[in-house]
Amino acid sequence: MPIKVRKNRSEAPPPPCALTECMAIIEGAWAPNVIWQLRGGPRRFSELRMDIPPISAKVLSQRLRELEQRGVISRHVLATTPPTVEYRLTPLGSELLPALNAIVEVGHKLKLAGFHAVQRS
Amino acid sequence: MPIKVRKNRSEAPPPPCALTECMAIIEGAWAPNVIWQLRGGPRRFSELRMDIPPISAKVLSQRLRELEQRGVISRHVLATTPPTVEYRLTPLGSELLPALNAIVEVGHKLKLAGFHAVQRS
DNA sequence: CAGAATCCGTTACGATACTG
DNA sequence: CAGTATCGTAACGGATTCTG
Repeated sequence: MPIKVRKNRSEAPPPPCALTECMAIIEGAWAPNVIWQLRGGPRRFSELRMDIPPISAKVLSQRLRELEQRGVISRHVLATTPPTVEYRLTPLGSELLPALNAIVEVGHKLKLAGFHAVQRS
Repeated sequence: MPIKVRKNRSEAPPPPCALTECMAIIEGAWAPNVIWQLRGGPRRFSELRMDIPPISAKVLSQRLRELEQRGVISRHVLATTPPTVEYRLTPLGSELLPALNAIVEVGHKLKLAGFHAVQRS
């Protein structure tokens, strides 16, 4: 009979995979680093700048605001002179740590395998 | 005594974390999707185009070449008419799956938590 | 079918300078 | 200290057209 049978190929993994939700936060050169640096507890603006070597104040500020807006981190101004600002992960932000952890794990394996990041095209 | 004692803050997680190695591959709007779609077995160019809804041929082609160059996927031309090209994960590419898996997991949790991706600034 | 070529918009990021 | 403002670059991505 002329029924068009499914070919023997692997099927497309069913529906819209939930990659984007998390990637939207993780994406970019610095956002994951910021989250990662906050995993050990609160840190200040200038601390983050030194933790994440060559990040400019502008970009760090942008990412911090963005992450705060998304509810991933929270911002706390301490009444000192000069003013001090601490950032820390929110509970929602902490949910991202397993994913980052897995990414770091893979990174280690890649390094051991002699992998070196290549320029993109 | 005037010794500058370490303050009571959390320390910077020691050395250069291995985030970048993996992120370099994962990064971009489509690369993770491509890898993810290949997790079930080999797939063809046009299949990937349909799996990953609104990706343009140009970008898909770019990402595929890039991923191949990095040893994440392999390209196989089948001698059919019209020609058929299959892509599949290399062993190295499969190493990325745990990380992507973790990302998808988090994505699900975020969706359940009512999280919606927000525009970036 | 599987792409390459071209044009063009958006934006992440860097450098520098300035402020409360 | 913790940013903001401004300028400039490069890479990512979309749309369309063309080819072996």
